[in-house]
Amino acid sequence: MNQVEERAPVSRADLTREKILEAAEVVFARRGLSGTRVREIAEAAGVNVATLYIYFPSKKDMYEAVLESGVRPLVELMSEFAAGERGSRATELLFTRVMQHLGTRPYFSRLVYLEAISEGSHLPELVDRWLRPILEHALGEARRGTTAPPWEESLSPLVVTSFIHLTLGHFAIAPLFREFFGSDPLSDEWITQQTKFVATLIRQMFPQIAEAQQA
Amino acid sequence: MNQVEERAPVSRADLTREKILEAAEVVFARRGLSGTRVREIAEAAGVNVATLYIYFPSKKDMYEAVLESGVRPLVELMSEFAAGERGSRATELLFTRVMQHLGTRPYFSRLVYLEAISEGSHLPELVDRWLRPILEHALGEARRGTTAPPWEESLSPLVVTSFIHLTLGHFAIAPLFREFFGSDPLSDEWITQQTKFVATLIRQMFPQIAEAQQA
Amino acid sequence: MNQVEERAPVSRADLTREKILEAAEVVFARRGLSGTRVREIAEAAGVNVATLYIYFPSKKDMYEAVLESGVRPLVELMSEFAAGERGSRATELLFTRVMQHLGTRPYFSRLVYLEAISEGSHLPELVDRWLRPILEHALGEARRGTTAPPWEESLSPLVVTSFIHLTLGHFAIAPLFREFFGSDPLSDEWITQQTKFVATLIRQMFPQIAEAQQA
Amino acid sequence: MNQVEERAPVSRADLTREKILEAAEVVFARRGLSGTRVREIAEAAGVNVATLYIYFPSKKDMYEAVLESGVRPLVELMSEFAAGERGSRATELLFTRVMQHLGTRPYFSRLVYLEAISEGSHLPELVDRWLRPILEHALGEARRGTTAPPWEESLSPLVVTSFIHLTLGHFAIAPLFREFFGSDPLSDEWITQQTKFVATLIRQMFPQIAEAQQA
DNA sequence: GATGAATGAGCCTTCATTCAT
DNA sequence: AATGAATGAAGGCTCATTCAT
Repeated sequence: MNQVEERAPVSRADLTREKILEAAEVVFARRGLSGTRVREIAEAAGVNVATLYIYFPSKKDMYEAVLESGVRPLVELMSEFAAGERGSRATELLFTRVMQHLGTRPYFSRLVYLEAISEGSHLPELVDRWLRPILEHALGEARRGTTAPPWEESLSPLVVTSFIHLTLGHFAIAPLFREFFGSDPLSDEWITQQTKFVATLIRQMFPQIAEAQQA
Repeated sequence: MNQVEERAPVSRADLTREKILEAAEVVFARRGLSGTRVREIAEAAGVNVATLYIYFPSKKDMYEAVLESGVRPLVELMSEFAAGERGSRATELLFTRVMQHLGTRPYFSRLVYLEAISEGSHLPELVDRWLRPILEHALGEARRGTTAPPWEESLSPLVVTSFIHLTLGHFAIAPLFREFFGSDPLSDEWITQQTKFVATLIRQMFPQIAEAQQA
Repeated sequence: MNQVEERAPVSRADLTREKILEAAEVVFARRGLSGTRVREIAEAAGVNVATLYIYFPSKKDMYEAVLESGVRPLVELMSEFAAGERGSRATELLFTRVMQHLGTRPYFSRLVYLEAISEGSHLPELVDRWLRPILEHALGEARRGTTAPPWEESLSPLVVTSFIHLTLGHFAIAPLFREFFGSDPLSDEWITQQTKFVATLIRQMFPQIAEAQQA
Repeated sequence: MNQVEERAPVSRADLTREKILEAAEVVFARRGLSGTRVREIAEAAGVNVATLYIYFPSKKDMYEAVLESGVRPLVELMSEFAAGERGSRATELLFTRVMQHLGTRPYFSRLVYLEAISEGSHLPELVDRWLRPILEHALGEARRGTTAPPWEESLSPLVVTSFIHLTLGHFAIAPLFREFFGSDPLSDEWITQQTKFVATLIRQMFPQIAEAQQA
């Protein structure tokens, strides 16, 4: 139980720090590290620029704190599932939960994509601490579920990349889709549909089990 | 034959301009418009900073010229197909050619993604001049190939977004995949495989025709 | 009594702003708007260049603030006299006060002359807000003092221009006179003498009154 | 006779050089040395910027050539009179000729004033080579014309400065007068009137002679 | 003789960061 | 805890100047 942590006395300083982190996430997600002006963050957070430096030693540290605050819940989510039961059901649920979480923090996905596009220095950490574990877990499940691999081994990258596209990618380039369709990719309906689509794909990766379920 | 055009007198100025455009594409694709320093472009192009301003009035104009030089060949590609024959074959070929082109200009995909992520002001133009035409062309084809739509109408966005992910997305976040797999998403093999995957999806969108081909 | 106004809280920012304005006046008066380097102003004011931009949005705004701070007291001086008594005495006093003021702000005269020579965009405002009112006031007085105009109407421009030369011009090209005579045109003695000369001219413009005084 | 000089074969280079000098005079007269951009001169002269550097080693040299070309004819004018007859007539004629010349080269007056206002490094030369000789000549004449000085010795600076104001000043701040009166101080009528005014003042400096003339 | 093309230095302005209050 | 005020370094852009053609 982490109730104690959550109930911890929320000081004024903690609130300010949180306010800054949230504002920074939004701004960094649009302009990246080098493109972001600290003044924008301060304005978005409603504090003086100097205040930022009370809580973070530099813009870069602020950026890293934002990344950390985005990765941590996902890593924790992963941990829960690592210890739990297995199978397509569990994998499906994992991805559903990931999608839900990403939906509440859409700017995090953009940060990851920005790191990818700019070949940022934090990309390796993001991949190793979060993306690789979560996807290898799922792939491992899929392989365990059948004697033969559920797809030709050579297709593996295709599967992995597709999942990344459909989850992270959906939130990262949401503005493009919004421009294209005129409707909001971050709406509950769209996220639900997108989640179902991912679930469908997962079920197709577990043929036997899926069949068993249908029976 | 456009030999005459290609044989057009290539002045020293034209060469420099081209050199700058190519360097600018690479740098902008990493840092975006606001994150890019003109000095980086100059260094990448091997010219003095002042020289940039002989050819482009401002950094922004340089950026727009880069976008334009990336969109134009794709629009032209689209035009060719708009007038040609139809069917899954043609659509497949169109996407194959698009993939090939994107593969030779991988930085353009990143520029588009950066515009999307940063909700850049050029996103609408990119969508309207290029993305929408090409995808609506394909969708139109798919709808023509069968009395009933090949998928529930409500899925349409899912199909469109998936194609964008699998084509543009592949090149845009190639660094992430390179980090993940340790191999190069821009290699011929990988691009070929990715292209085949897209082709498979297209064929699945044209059930009757696909069946007829199998017969 | 305007002690209250003068006792207004003088913040550190106000002091810095004033320091910058004074330095800017001196530098602008030597090089004009386009010839002045902001670094010169910063050095003259003893502050960092960036500090200038905390108080003024741009070099041009700084320049306009300098002009304004130079014109305002002269306009106020004019206002006092506009409401007061008339006659050669009053006019003489007005010019005496103007000379005194110009003597304490010799750089302002140069600014006006620079605007004139460079046909600057602020020249019309300077003429309309200050020069024209003050000179038309004096001319009006002179015309009122006698039934016949004190000089042929056609000479009016000659009178006006002469007064400008003898007042503004004296301070504007003081460096030339200093070079010529080796003594300082801004010294009290010289200013006094110059003022007396102007007064003499004014008295000659009010013949009757002048005669009456002699009587 | 300097006919030979004037008839010297006018090469294309000479024409270009002259074209540049004239353009430079106009531009320098508005912005001064530091405020002037060589590109402006090139454009005004209708030549390429590089061409300027064929004729002048640097912007500063160009500036000095302009000053020289403005001073030389005035020095020559002075030389003629130094050897000629004396008296108020001659002095009057000298000033008339100077006024005429300044009227044909109004930009030169502005250059001198700019040098004065900016305390430029060429001011001493301008004063010593031209202004001082011409004015001391006139003063010397005036003193010779009478046993007692025509004015109290202490007024001398006042007389000198007044003449400078009325001659150079008239052309230098012509834009201000144009703004004030809406008519052109460089028109023949105005220059004529201004010249007459100077002549009147000169006559008042030579009381005996003037009286003799009236007789 | 003239110019298109290029550049190092410098300019105006803004940035990230610090410090006294 | 927070901010107003200040600054060194850097950013975009322009300048005077050079050189190959």
